Amino acid sequence: MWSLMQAAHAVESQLEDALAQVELSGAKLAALTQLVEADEPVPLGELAARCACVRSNITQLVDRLEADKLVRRVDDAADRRSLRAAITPLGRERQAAGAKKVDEVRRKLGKALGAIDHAALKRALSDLD
Amino acid sequence: MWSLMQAAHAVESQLEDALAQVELSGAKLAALTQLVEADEPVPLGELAARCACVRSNITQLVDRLEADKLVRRVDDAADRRSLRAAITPLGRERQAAGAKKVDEVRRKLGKALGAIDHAALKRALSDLD
DNA sequence: GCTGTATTATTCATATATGAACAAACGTCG
DNA sequence: CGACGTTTGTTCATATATGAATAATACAGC
Repeated sequence: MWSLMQAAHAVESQLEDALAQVELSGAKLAALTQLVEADEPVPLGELAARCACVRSNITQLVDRLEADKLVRRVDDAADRRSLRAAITPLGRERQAAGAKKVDEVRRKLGKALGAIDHAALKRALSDLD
Repeated sequence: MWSLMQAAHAVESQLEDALAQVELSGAKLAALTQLVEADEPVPLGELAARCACVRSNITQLVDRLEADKLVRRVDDAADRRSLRAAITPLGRERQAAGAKKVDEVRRKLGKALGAIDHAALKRALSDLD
């Protein structure tokens, strides 16, 4: 159990370090990636759901992404309560750069992580939920 | 890689939930456990090192532990710069309760996690550092 | 059309974590 | 002894996360 957690934290550190090189964090890249995949402005609540976190977290994350000029808040025509997060061109670039960094880490760690039974992990995961 | 991280987060959630039942968090239990193991007041910097985190984090954590009456700051006779974290009787009780909860989770998850190759994880871990 | 309920995002308080800047105290070397 | 560099803990700014409370808007049912 402890090995599992330590290994995961070590991997996370590597990811954060790699992403820092392109001025991103895991949280920011995750949100940007959702927006790229959606390919249209996403309501903040929806974004929270896709990022598996609470709304207030997305409020703050989008604040920071907006300050970074990677995302814009746009009004929703159909529902005046709702705001949508729209990715900017710079946001797309940054997401691509981040995804590349993540892929590099994945390759770099592939060997070390290769010996871990992927199926066992997935089974454990489904048992845990 | 993603399975590894998801599994680890799921385990962490279970731990945090179990610890919440005895009004503890992972961070608090970790610090208390260090103090119990040391069996004497520990300088805050030393505690930071043993908890593998930075000093300012321990400052805040000890603030909260002190508010919970689980720990006291005591002056160091030999070095007037230094403060030591001393565990209280209540702190010892709480640590024991927390450790028990953790053990229950360990047992409960033992089965699901059993299929994961422990040696492979440790090898991966040493490759990563 | 109103009323009550639900949903949306935000704000606030809190917990955890990092790192930079700081004051106080320590130790060393000349 | 005293100046200087080091160490100790704290403070501050920041990032991430949660959950409760709030305001504005939407919508269902009467």
